[in-house]
Amino acid sequence: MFISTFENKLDKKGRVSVPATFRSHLTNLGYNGVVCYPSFTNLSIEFCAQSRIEKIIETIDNLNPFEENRDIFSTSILANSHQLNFDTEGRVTLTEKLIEHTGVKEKVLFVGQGKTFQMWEPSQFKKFSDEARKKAKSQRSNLKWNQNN
Amino acid sequence: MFISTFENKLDKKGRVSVPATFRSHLTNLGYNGVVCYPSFTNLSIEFCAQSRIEKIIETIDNLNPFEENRDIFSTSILANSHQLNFDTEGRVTLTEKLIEHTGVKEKVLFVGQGKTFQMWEPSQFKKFSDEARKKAKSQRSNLKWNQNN
DNA sequence: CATATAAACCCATAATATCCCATATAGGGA
DNA sequence: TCCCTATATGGGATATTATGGGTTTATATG
Repeated sequence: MFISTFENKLDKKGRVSVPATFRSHLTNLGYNGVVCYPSFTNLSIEFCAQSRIEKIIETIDNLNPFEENRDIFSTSILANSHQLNFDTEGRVTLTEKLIEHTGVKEKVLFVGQGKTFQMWEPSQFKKFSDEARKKAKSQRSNLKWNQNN
Repeated sequence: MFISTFENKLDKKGRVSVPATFRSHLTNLGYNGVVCYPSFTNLSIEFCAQSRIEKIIETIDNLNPFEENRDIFSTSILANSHQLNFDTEGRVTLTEKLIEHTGVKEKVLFVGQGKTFQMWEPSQFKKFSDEARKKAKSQRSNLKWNQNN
């Protein structure tokens, strides 16, 4: 599980340390890297374990081969996904596209989201989270959950 | 699995490097090459492991002999399929038909699609992908997958 | 068979990614 | 408090990848 937030530094080779707790969760699952893709809805990059992407692939693969959605989803998700492997120090190197999408410069914010985590340019995340907090306040009662939580 | 996109160069002998990550997935499956055929819905070439084509052949073979789809599939896919082997540097040489179908000139874009990948002329892919992204946004909720994601 | 044509092999190089080691920093425990 | 360990960071060394082009081998065709 990925929780908490960490701010790390992007070096001039484009590398950044993945927070140790996030990394250890992924290595426990048997992966020496992580899969990521630009968010559809905001300026973050979404990170998840390879198994999650594999499930998405299965789902897409089970669609009718000539269904239009098939191409739409695989192109918009899989084509923009990247497999980033950890180096011996637990860092990943970000591609130009990932840097562009988030606008990160020197500081990189990692934000735990349970089964996934995100990467943000710190000030962009602040904007986003202030906004989210406002919305949560007004809609608190709408968050329902089932009995066995 | 095939994810991400890579832009490589077609040399004057008609060779192009298959992205290393795609190649290593195929060699892991025991293949020193890849099977491809022109898409019949767009301007890309579809690439997949030999095992996938074998599965398609099975499927076609199980169709009713008088089913119209039988001829359609076998003619449009199998007749136009090519086995392309990697040279010692991991390149394949494209046939004239493959080049024609895509319209590639100097740059070749490889696009991961999970269990397959595609080859595009870069500007054609951009057109296609812009369109796909628009549609994905409006139909995101239609992609359903099972509980344990 | 001989030859034209295309395919595969081999080597060289530049760019990039990865490894490896060195240092800094913070937190925990004796 | 002080040391030990884990983590984060910086940068040189090494390996991998993509690309170009010459040479050899295979294939087809008359």
